[in-house]
Amino acid sequence: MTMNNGAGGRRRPPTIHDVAREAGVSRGTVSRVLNGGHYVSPSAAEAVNAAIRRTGYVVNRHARSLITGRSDSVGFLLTEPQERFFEDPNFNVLLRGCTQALAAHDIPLLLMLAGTEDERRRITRYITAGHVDGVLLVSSHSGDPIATELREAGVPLVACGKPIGIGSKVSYVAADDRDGARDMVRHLLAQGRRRVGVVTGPLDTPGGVERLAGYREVLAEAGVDYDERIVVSGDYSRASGEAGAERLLAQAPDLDAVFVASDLMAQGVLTALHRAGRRVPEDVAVGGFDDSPAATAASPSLTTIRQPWDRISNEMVRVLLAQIGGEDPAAVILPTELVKREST
Amino acid sequence: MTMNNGAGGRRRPPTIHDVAREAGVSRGTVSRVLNGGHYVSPSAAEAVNAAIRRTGYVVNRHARSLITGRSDSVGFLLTEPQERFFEDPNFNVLLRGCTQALAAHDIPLLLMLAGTEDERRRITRYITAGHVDGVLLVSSHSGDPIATELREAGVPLVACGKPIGIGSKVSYVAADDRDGARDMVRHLLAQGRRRVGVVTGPLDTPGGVERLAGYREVLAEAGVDYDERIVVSGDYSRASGEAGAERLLAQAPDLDAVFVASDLMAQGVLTALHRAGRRVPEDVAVGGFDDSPAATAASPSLTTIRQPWDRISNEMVRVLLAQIGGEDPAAVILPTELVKREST
DNA sequence: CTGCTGTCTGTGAGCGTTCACAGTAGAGAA
DNA sequence: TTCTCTACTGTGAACGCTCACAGACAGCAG
Repeated sequence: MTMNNGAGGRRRPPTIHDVAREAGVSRGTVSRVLNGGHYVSPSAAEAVNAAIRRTGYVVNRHARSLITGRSDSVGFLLTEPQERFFEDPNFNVLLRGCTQALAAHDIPLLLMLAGTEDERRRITRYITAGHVDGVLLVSSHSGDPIATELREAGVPLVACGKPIGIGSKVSYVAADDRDGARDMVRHLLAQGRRRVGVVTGPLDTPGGVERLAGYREVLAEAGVDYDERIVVSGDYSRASGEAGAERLLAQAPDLDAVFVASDLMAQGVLTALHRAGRRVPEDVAVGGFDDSPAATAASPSLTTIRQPWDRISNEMVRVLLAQIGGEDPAAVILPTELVKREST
Repeated sequence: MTMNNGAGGRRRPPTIHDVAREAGVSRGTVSRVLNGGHYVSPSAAEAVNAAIRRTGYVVNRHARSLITGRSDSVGFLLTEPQERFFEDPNFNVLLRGCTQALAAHDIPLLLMLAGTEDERRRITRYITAGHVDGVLLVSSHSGDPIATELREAGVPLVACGKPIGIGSKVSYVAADDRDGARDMVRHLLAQGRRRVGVVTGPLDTPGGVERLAGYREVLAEAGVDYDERIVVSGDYSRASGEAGAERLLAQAPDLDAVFVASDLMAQGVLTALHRAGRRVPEDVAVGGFDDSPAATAASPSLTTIRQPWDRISNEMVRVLLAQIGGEDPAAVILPTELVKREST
């Protein structure tokens, strides 16, 4: 492969015109080869491909976008407050999965952080101006104004986790939180635990609501009365798990298990239990949620619910591209899996 | 602010032409206002700005890029093997910092992952075709072919951490690894420790080499002979820290301190020490590096060296933009800080 | 009056691509 | 033959913007 620009300075890159001349055909034919190769004779296609190889031609996406009106890029929009982004390993897995799934379609991912009101406004403008074809939205908190704005502007949008409080017609991909919670609580009961507390996520997030719902369903199934003294809420942070466990222990010293709505919070719970002199799992069993690196890092390692992050990111990209292609919004719910470790 | 396209479908956005008509001036004048406002009368500028507000105009970057030859976007390129990306919290902080620093200049960040050879080739093409104006490179391993390729293609490039084995003329921003290591080892000696082992990073990374060098310098200063039985290498992963500590204990049971080249590895070291029945810090003091979330998450919490990630990301962006603007490559080295916690 | 600055403004051209259209050639049917 | 159909190819015209240029007008000097 001989690039026509030697090492060193940045020469002007070859255009479709150069390729056409090199291949002895017209711009149109080259363009057709570039876009699927329909209505092109095999010999012409061959010549064009050879010319592309020889010249090192790469399509100028700006020129293409200018006329097609599409940017062939998508945004990955994060509206969480900053700390969560750092703390939560799930974001990383998701981000990486989406980047790779998009790369397979040759679509670059633009990372966008909208933490402040100001950033939110700028980014909304940027997106609605058509600089991306669609948006992968990571923001589970309800009432997020940006989701509504984008939806109303007709921007293809896929959320991670079921958005609360937004009209239906917005696509989302989520793990089956409720079912995962059910599995975990059933598992705890099957171990002979009878006094199972819970540390939920924020109740304005689907993960907060659904996992609590699963917990209540299984207890009801088992004929255990719902006792709100052993239900506390956290914000998915480690510190909030620690605080939550302390409240639980104070309100119900006879606790013999805790279902925690995230691994990070579960780490905090372990710390608090340790400080209170309770052994895990002998005295108190602890079940987490996410199967993040925190789960194996914890000691004892955490029994948890695995969220299928790789599938989630793949599905998000698939649904988004379908929507960009004109299909209707869709909701995808993926199964979770119980992972047994030392803490139960 | 009245957008001329109501909620619902995606109407065609206003062009510079619409703004010109609305303001009663020519395209040229609008363009001048958009690009700094030189040679524009105050009244014309006022009219244009009002028209922009009224129409909700946002510049079409594709059209602009087509003619300027610049994309007004930069790539954030990750060439680490995938696991590190997950495990290492530093990447997140860096990614976030760079995204924000760029956003302040209204420049979007394109996230690029080049884990496999295939991805590497595709991304190199994409970049050298001019689809980004510059690249923020995160890949500390030496001999990374992509850095050399990009440099030779004349693409503005700033690495995070000093690249080893590449000709000089590549910009980088790094924490002062050697000095940080010196601080930590001095701190350990000041605590009365006499037998200080070390778990280094990979010795083909600057962090691996420099931190070890700092360790050796301080020991030499203190008149302690270098003993290679208490020097082991890890790969920055938690597991490698655990394995490293086990080797250290086997080779030198009289160890009373360990300097570990990353917090994550230090977590592993803590695990191994705990299993071996050594108390931290009573029997063995442990010093980490990074001041990542892992440092506070560990128990006991880790004394560590803080890397100024916020400043690093800011500097990377600043140096990159300067280079895009035509300035010469530059190297920036930033000071670290010793953070004392429970482990020493 | 002419000529020279300097500031400000409008206009045509063109960036590299796709799209619509017109046109060619060859195969098969009438 | 002639007409139609299909497969293929080339050509202008956009897309929305910036840039270079030319022109207008004012102020001031000669």
